[in-house]
Formats: sequence, C-alpha cells, structure tokens
Amino acid sequence: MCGRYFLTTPGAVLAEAFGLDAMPELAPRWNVAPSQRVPIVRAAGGGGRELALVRWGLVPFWAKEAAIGNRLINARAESLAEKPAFRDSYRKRRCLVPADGFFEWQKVGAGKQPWLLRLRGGGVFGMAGLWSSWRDPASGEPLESCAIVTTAPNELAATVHDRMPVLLPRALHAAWLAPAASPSELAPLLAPFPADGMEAFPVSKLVNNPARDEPACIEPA
DNA sequence: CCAGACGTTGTT
DNA sequence: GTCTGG
DNA sequence: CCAGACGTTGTT
DNA sequence: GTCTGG
Repeated sequence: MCGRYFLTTPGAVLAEAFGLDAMPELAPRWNVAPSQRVPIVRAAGGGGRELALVRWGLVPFWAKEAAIGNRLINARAESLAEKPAFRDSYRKRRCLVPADGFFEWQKVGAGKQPWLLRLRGGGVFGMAGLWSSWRDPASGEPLESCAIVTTAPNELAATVHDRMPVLLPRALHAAWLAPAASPSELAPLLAPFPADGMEAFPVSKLVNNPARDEPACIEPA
C-alpha cells in the first residue's frame, strides 16, 4: 500500500517534470502522512496542467461527513472502476501525486521495520491518484481530496509488503491525465513498476511518528 | 418500498 | 448518487 | 501508514 | 479493539 511518502524536489524541478503551467512554491517534506494537504497534478483548462493542494484521504461527493476520507487513502487498481467511492473520480478526476519515494512497513517478528522505496538513484515520479470535490452539507465548506492508487508489488517491493502504489513514468503521464481516456486505455497503466528500476533500504523508526518531518526520515538505517 | 453502505490494510 | 439487502 | 485516544459530571 | 488525527 502507500500510507506515507516523501517529496523533497523543489518546485522548479517539479514544474519541469510534470509540465506545469506555473511554478509552485513547495517546502521539502520528508514524512507526508494521510489527512495532510498534499500537492497533486491534474489537467487544467486549455490542455495544461496545474498543481493543487488537497487533503490526502478521498471524500466522495456524496459523503455526509468528511471523516470517511480518513480511511480512503488508497484505491485498489483492481476494483476502482466499480467501487462507489472511487468510480466517479476514476472516470473524471484522475491525478498524479508527485513523490521522491514512499515508505512501507515490513513485519518482523512482533514488530515492524520501515523501508524506503524509490527510483534507482532517486528522482521525482508521479503516483497514480484520484481526486474529489466535496462540500460539507452542514457548514457549506468545500473540500478537495485525493487517494493514491495501489497495485500488486513488484519483486523488490514484495520482499517488504504485499501492495505498492502505482508509479507512472513520465511517458505515461499524459495518458493517465487525458480527460477523455477510456477504461481500456487506462487499465494497462495500472501495472507494477519494474523492480529493476527501483531500490529499497531500511530507515529509522523515526518515520513512524508523523510529527517527525525531517531529513533523517529518509536516511539509511 | 426504505435503510444502510459506500474502503484498504492487517490481523485473527 | 447508486447499489444491495430486507 | 503510525500514534494516541477511548468519558461524564460538575465546577472554575 | 476501534476510531480519529496527523
């Protein structure tokens, strides 16, 4: 799955890597947790792409309360076309979630060991995501939110965990974001990223605590 | 018809 | 909003 | 994902 | 054990 990640690439590099219309101001993040505001890349008017800050944890448009989003932080690639919580977003509101890597927890005896996974040699990439626009029926407050799509693990990730996020190489960004894409065009994009293009290493349990957002979270332990 | 769910992960 | 279960 | 809370009444 | 918050 993907319940924690990091994004330290500067806004200027991000704008180039994702073809953004404008350059965003972004502080580096070493420990991004669900419920926080995260940057996503989505199609904008005029065929461009924009960066938006939305809450991680998708709140479907029909939800009565925002709390449902606390548990919808991931969407299974195998079923997102059918699930009521995701299918509408899958059809009309796909996005990329920029990251430099993500964390997975490996069961070790009674405890857990956090691992960092990223592209071999590092570098920013896009995770497949869905977003939603919701308005609180009680207060009228609008809220935009997102979920990260997960798939089966490749051979590397499988040594740590049984799910991983969908990583989209730059060549596939346009296909995933295309507003008129059909299910048959989208489904093949949701495959596990090749293991030989990635690397993984254990990190400090410092990352367990969402309050510890610091460089040590991504150093080998 | 109305009521209630709508999700993933991990653990048992 | 839409589907399933009663 | 993990960490931390998990409750009511009455009084200040 | 389960839910909420980050």
